[in-house]
Amino acid sequence: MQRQGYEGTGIKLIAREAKATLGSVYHFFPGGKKELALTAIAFSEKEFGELLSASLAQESSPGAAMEACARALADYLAADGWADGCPVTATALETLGDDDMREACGRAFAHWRGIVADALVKGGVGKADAAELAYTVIAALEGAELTAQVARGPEALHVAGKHLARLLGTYA
Amino acid sequence: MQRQGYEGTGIKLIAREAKATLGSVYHFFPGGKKELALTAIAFSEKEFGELLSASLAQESSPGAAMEACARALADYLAADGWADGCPVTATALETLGDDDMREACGRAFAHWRGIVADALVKGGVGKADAAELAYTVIAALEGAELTAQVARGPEALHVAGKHLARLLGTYA
DNA sequence: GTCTATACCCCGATAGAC
DNA sequence: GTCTATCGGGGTATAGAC
Repeated sequence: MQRQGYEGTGIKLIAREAKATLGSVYHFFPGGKKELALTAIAFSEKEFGELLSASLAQESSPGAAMEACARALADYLAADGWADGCPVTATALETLGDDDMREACGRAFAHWRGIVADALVKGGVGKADAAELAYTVIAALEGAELTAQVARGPEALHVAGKHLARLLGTYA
Repeated sequence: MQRQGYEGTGIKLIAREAKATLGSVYHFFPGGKKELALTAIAFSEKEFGELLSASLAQESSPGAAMEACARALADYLAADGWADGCPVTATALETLGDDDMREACGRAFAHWRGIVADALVKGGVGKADAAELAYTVIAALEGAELTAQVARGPEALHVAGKHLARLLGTYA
């Protein structure tokens, strides 16, 4: 799904790729394609949340952490030829009409923003400013990842990291 | 396509919505769905380019122009219940495997970045910095638009405009 | 639990009458 | 140019043997 989106990815294809049979897939995901997608979104929410937390814990400032995150994303995307992106972004725009899917994507974004906002508050930024900055940090990373995939190059992510660090620097 | 993405939008549905018959659609778009999508992307490239240019011409600074753009996007999205977003973003992630589609989306993004970069240079920013800032401006607007659609609220776009103005202000 | 076969539907695309 | 009918294929989901 992170490669072709929600509608473009068939369950038969997923089963083949996972070396499972179609019957097994429906045995473990009785809710069908939608349940599979919701599971994938929840998994991605956790996975990228951990990258965010790890970067924020390792680096000396939130700004430096966002630069590190952007670089990590660029390296990850480059490794498979810029094909596998963020499954939340990829599915979100196709499923805006489905409340369950839209809310799951919204929860993932909100979770990531919460991690960033908490780190900013710990770094001395006011609560209201931190919440606002978290919106822009996550949105810019998502947009830059999309741009990097379309261009098949890391530049958009690298400059996004740099500019986010600069922006956060004006608040500390 | 800006509502459900590329794969989720059938040609039959498009024909019905346009009060045309399937035969007419294929008469005017012999290349089928792909040609239709490429036409839609080119149209969107022009349309949003004009919004960018108009904002940059009217406002007193590039930063103020980006705030105006973000507000205009939020108003546009709110008008139809946050359903119709950017067709380039919506199709890009589904069609990364098709070079023609990927390059068309890349051209749209590059065109928009060029408009922003030119305005920044005219405002006194160095060429290299302007090109980099344009990446972040367009990526942040795309990401914020996606976030706003998922949340069904304008906040992500409003704060993106504010932060972009602040970021650009540190370069002028 | 795992598998095959299949029901049922809608997809993109085309053919050919008018 | 406009329309209807249809083709071939793939989609999701289910039934039922093992």
